[in-house]
Amino acid sequence: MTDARIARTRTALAEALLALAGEKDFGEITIGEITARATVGYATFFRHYEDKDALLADVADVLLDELLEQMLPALIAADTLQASISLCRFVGSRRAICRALLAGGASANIRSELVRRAGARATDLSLPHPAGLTPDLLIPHAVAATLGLLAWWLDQDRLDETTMGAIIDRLVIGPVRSG
Amino acid sequence: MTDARIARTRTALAEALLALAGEKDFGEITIGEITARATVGYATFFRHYEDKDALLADVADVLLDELLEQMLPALIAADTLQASISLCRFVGSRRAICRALLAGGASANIRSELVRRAGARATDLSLPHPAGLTPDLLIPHAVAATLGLLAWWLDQDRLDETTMGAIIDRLVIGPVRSG
Amino acid sequence: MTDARIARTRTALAEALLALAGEKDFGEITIGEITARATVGYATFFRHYEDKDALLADVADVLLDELLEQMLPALIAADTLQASISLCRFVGSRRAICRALLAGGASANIRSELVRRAGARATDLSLPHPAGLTPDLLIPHAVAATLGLLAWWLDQDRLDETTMGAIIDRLVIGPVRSG
Amino acid sequence: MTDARIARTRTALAEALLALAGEKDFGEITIGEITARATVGYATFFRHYEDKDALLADVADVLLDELLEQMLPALIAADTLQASISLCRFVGSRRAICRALLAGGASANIRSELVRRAGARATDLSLPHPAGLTPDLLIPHAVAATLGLLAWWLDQDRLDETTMGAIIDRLVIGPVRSG
DNA sequence: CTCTAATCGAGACGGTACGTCGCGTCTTACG
DNA sequence: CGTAAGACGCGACGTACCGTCTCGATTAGAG
Repeated sequence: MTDARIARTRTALAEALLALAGEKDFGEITIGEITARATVGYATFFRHYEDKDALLADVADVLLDELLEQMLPALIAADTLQASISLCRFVGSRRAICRALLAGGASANIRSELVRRAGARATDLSLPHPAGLTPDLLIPHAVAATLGLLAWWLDQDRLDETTMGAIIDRLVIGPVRSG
Repeated sequence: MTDARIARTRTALAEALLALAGEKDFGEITIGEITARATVGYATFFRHYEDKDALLADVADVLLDELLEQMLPALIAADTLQASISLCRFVGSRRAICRALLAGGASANIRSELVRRAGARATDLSLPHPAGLTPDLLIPHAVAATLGLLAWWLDQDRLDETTMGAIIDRLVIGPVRSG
Repeated sequence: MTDARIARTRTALAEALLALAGEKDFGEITIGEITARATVGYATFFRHYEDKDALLADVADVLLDELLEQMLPALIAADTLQASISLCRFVGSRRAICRALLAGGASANIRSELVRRAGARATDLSLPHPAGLTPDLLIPHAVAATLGLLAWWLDQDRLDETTMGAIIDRLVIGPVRSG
Repeated sequence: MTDARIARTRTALAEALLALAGEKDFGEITIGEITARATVGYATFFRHYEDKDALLADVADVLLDELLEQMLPALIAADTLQASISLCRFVGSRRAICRALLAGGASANIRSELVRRAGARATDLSLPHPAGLTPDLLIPHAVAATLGLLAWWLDQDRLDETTMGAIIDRLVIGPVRSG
């Protein structure tokens, strides 16, 4: 597991996938394309990942957890505006990879995965919610809508992080929190 | 052109697709499966549609336009709450097909198509928006978020149309309109 | 089954296999090579045959049965010499295909198959055999040894059919029959 | 060259091959299977042998020479019957390995190799042969037919060595020698 | 009510990508 | 510091679908 070759191969595959995800739809990316760009044998891919999604999951795994760590506070923190801006700063600091994952061809998969993870942690945090709006509705909505706005932002690259944070807070977080 | 056989075949294909879309992911549906369930020859599919997406587009085309007609008013009407409830009533009256299209395996395709159409009509309507929030951000957000909530609603089948309309108005429309 | 395309494809595959079997060892022949030479799609091969051996079996099937019809009489006929010469004439009249099958790279497979078929028919014919020499020994021996000599003959192409028939009769059939 | 470890590894590989050859076809035996059964590292195989056939050759090398030493006399000795019986005694005394090599999955390779070696020594011995029956025909025939009978014998395990020797002498050696 | 042309079912076909397996080489971590 | 363990490139395999194509066998709808 600590073999240097393994790390090298996986890194190459991950970078190839990210590069391709920025060019075309995730579903249209071929494993052959990935291995070719990574200058790795075709069969080698399957020695590391079961399929394309597994590679994507591996690529996104850490980032998604970090992203979740940034998003959840926005929903429970006292100062939601600051939390939203902080989220945008985090995303902005990893613009390249976030763009590939959230706005690229794999965005649908990434988003649903993040929604899934958020749902899994929904029980942990006690989100104060007004009557009728249950967490199983609010959490997916907040996550999905936030990701949608972030994807738009990363694609546009026009607004600064503070402005974008304010928009997210106003369009998504605020309404969700307004008890 | 008005050959009865053609209409019969297309209807059979459309129903087969809807049925399958309720069972599995759109991407996993095979043209062979569609034709088999429609009891139609395999090659016959291609006499009517170029590929799977073309059939989906045909199936959704009318509904999507109607849906758009229902959604846009909510964004510009004076009484947004009534418009939202009206939208939910419309969706509820076509629960089966809306569920298949919005919450089923083809939802990703359907949603992006609807966002695209809404964007194309964004110039038509003069949405009053506060400074900084341009229509090219608000429209996609409003449409995507609304569809997300509707999909959740159709899946849950717990809330009535009035309640759901209120939620949409509160979480999406209201914030978008609040000047 | 009576589709003209099917017959054309199978013929093409059979001829390609025969051509290749004359050039290299059967085990080294690739299905890709066969389909390439037959100008047939790779996957098409598997629509007709489970694997290489199935194609070989199909190619050899009729010939093997005919060959068996020629060999068995030699073992039971009164005039074994004439029967042996007749066998050589038959083989000589189909020199090309017999050479490919018996002396080519697939010979091992073909021989064992023919021995198998002969064994299956051993019960049918009541071969008069001396005590101790049971048919389950004599038949495989006679068939295998005869095929060995025929393969040598086809490779050499020096002796005429009458001479070769005499040799087979003397080295194999005679000893087997001498009760 | 006389490293004890080397000898141990080669012995292990040889025994593993023999064991496997008794179970399945030689062509279906995997190098990975051999090394696994020999409890030897996969790459270690290639430090000793170029490929599977090389190992087989090494395993069979000595035995094949001994076998040849036993067979050739039968063809030139005065008392062919005694020589044949002697051959069977030799084979019977090494029943296990001979069974694996001659009747097992590698039999085709072994037989052709033995025929090859016999042919190489055909010039050495001056086989008295009747006109028309040249040694380049008689030797391969005699060797191949004898091996065929031996394989059958080893598989059946019914007849004693004397009886079997008589059969070989009668069906193969006698006819070959009969001037 | 027929005739003619469009539509249909059936399914073979070439092709592309998949995921697997085994070979033989080459690297690496470990004893 | 040598060796087992095993990662790797390669190439063949066999499978699944796609989209194209040809074949007859219906079956509409115009005359």
